Amino acid sequence: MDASVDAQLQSDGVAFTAADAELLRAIRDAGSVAGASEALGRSRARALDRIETLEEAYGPLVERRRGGATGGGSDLTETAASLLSRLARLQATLAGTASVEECVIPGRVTERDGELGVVATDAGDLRARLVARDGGDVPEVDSPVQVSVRSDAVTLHAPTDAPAAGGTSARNRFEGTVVGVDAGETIVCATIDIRTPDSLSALLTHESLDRLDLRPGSRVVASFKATATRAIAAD
Amino acid sequence: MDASVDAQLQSDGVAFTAADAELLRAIRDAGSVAGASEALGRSRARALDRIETLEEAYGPLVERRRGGATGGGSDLTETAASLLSRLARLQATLAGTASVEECVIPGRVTERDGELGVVATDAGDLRARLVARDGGDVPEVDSPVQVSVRSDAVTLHAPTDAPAAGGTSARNRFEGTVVGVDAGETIVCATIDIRTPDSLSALLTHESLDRLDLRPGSRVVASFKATATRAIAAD
DNA sequence: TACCGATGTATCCATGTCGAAACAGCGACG
DNA sequence: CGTCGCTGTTTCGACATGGATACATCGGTA
Repeated sequence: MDASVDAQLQSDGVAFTAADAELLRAIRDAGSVAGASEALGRSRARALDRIETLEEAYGPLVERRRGGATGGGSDLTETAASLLSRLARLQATLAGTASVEECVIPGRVTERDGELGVVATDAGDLRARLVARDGGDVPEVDSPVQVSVRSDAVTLHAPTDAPAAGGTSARNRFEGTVVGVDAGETIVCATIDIRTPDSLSALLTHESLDRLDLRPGSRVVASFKATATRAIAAD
Repeated sequence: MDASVDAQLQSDGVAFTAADAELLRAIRDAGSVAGASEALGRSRARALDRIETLEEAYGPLVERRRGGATGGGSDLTETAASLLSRLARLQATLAGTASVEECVIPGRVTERDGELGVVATDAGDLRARLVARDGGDVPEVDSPVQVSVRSDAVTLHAPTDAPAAGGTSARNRFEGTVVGVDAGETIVCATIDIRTPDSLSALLTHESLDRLDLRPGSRVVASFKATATRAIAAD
């Protein structure tokens, strides 16, 4: 089982989806709506309908010319190009977020200050961002929560070289023991036991791995920003 | 125009969507499929169909009992509960990611080492994670890219107190000038000009804001991990 | 001026989705 | 043993989606 995402842009209640992006790219490549719809195996009439719907919400996207030696043709506008690249960025970001390891830490809210709160966990106190669960409320003081920490938000330090607690931004600091090192091509995922049910994982480069000299059993300090966490109400 | 996400879990080609979660929650609350479908205004036959489809992919989700004084009833299994909370976490994470400010920095790849690369930008060299664009390839050396940096990944430091360049993980460091401070209830979004077309933004707490004494015109050092960035091919 | 291949526009139909409705089966309880 | 309210199953039809098709229109070019 794995996570997947459907990213889309919204304007005036009309969604610009991956399928729309595919259509626009095909038009750009084919130079015509007719060629694009044939390439995609979709009907031309529907493609034109869809373009019209999109243009009502997003402004001119396809410059359509009729007549001429070649019968006419279509090109994308600047707006369309920027929509395409914006959606591509969103997809890249979200796909990355969805596929990255996350660590779930159960705990209980002990303090709350607006969107931020302090959560008591097995590893100690944690500052986290409190967010409403879909169809629910923002967690209150004393309510049980699950804090999720994405591995790309976690930074590792040597215990001797750990930053001052109150040094920069609001960071959570946890000392722990490396339990696993999963080396990719250039990016390494290290898992660290910080005495929570789930281990914390951190993404780092091979370079950092070598400098920190990490191996199972090593002691490290893991830190992450409160604003990169999400605490939602547990059932 | 804004971004929206449709998070879902996948297993055996069957997606567990927000609508499915709504159905399961309604069953949990009503104690029966009949009550749940009425509460949601959906037909009972379809709800049962959907449950069957989901169970083929995810295992038992709803314990259905027939007969008895009350005619029977349905309860969620542990599997269903864990699916619900997993989807809720995913939604919270992705919704946060989609809505957070991102800074787009155009540049050109100058080095590539697997998933990581060095990108030359207006602000200087940047280490970023190279990812394939939807329906495209991973950027090569010399190709133009757009690097996106989410504001929750950015940490700010006082110029005098900036961390050593090679200190911990592979971090990008940029000195810049604060151009805006957008204070929320407890979380502040600071925008920093680092001589790129888009300004970089960073999320920090009020506390950090005060300690760093940030205001428009202040000099700061912004840093972020390479593994938290995404560089995709520009058109 | 005829041709060509595109854009416009309309209608028809296959398909899939989903609610409505009806009915059988079940089983604890009074 | 009958009642009750759920589960289980089927059939029907409304509705939206989207392909297939046909035909008019446009406007450079030969």
